[in-house]
Amino acid sequence: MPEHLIQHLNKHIQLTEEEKELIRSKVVLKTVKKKELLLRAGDVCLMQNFIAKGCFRLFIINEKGAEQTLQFSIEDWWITDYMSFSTQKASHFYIQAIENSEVISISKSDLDQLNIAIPPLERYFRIVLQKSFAASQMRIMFLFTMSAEERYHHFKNAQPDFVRRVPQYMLASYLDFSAEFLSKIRAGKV
Amino acid sequence: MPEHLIQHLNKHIQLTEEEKELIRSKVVLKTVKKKELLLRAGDVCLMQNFIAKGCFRLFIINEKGAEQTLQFSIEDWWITDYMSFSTQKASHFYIQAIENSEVISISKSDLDQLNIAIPPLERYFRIVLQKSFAASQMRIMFLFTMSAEERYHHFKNAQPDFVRRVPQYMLASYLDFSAEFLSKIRAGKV
DNA sequence: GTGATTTCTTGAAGTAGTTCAAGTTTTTTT
DNA sequence: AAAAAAACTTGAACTACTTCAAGAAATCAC
Repeated sequence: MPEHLIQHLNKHIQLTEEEKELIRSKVVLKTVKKKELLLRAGDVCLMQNFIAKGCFRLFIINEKGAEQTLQFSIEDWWITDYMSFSTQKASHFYIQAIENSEVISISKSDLDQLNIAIPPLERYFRIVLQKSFAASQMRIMFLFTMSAEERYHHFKNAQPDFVRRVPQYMLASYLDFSAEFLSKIRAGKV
Repeated sequence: MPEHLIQHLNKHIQLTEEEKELIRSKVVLKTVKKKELLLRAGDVCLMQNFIAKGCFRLFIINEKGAEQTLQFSIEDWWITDYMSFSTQKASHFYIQAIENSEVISISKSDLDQLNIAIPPLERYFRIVLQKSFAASQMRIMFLFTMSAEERYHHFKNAQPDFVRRVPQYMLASYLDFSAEFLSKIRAGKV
């Protein structure tokens, strides 16, 4: 139901009943089964996706055929390839459900209209993106300054939910080391 | 002069004369000499900074005392620690001029007021941050999928200006390898 | 509840990059 | 134009992590 998104927005901005109705008229609801893809490399990222329920990851397949996870996202967060979404060019990435999930999606043209019609909505996205970019800067800092083992322990503390919900081999690739090495870290064999 | 910022904004959004005047009344101009700091770790990032002239970097000093550059920025871009700026908590980062530079700065409270008073300005920042976050996602992808040598050649192609204007040891740390290794890559000794 | 699939573990061998130390070149300052 | 400071280079020794291969454990599907 779009109400999940409306309620989420209501926590951050004030919306009139007409504005809510306008948003409801533009969103698309999807049920996505575990392992299903919301986006595949080569396709254009047509939709910005809000996760109403479940868990997703954004990953790339490198030239050796190995998957590298760049981002995890759970309920009340957005997951989209912003590069492909804003330029409407082919994406490098895959977006995949890690659990059975429900998403609320909006196309670029609809979102552009909504942002112009509802300035507080544009404000909401400005703030979300500011936080996302800040988090991304911090992530690069952690990648640069911590060893593999430090990154694992730091992430486990900071995001225990993800560690619970996500297979270890995906977590290892997100932290930029091999699945085997994570296994050894956890066993204390390093 | 604040006109540099106004002209830049004018390329992206339409502003009335009163809106321009409002912006002019809030900005602070600074001349920053090469090597001078705009922000140091432990301080709160009070200002969002637009570079009217020159070149900056954002870096961290790790626990071994080594500097790691996380970001470069030149004319017509912004450089700020968004995490510290939005939370108004102590920063982990330093922001330093790489050349003699001129910046146009706005405090958080002034920027909040401007964003509310001028919806197109908030739109401009939403788009800037969307691009920044997208670029940051791509950067993590490059860090994950390319070797040190590939990262160097890719960056040299994509951003030749930076390679010209920035000392090699800063570039090496931005690409996440040692200055010595970059020297060997350039000499073809690897 | 059994078979099939997916995920996790372990050790041994290998390597992409680091660190250190000393010298050289380039740029800046006066 | 000289002196000082900053930036770059080189080789040798080292190490944090990868890769491979094979087996064990957990989870899923019917």
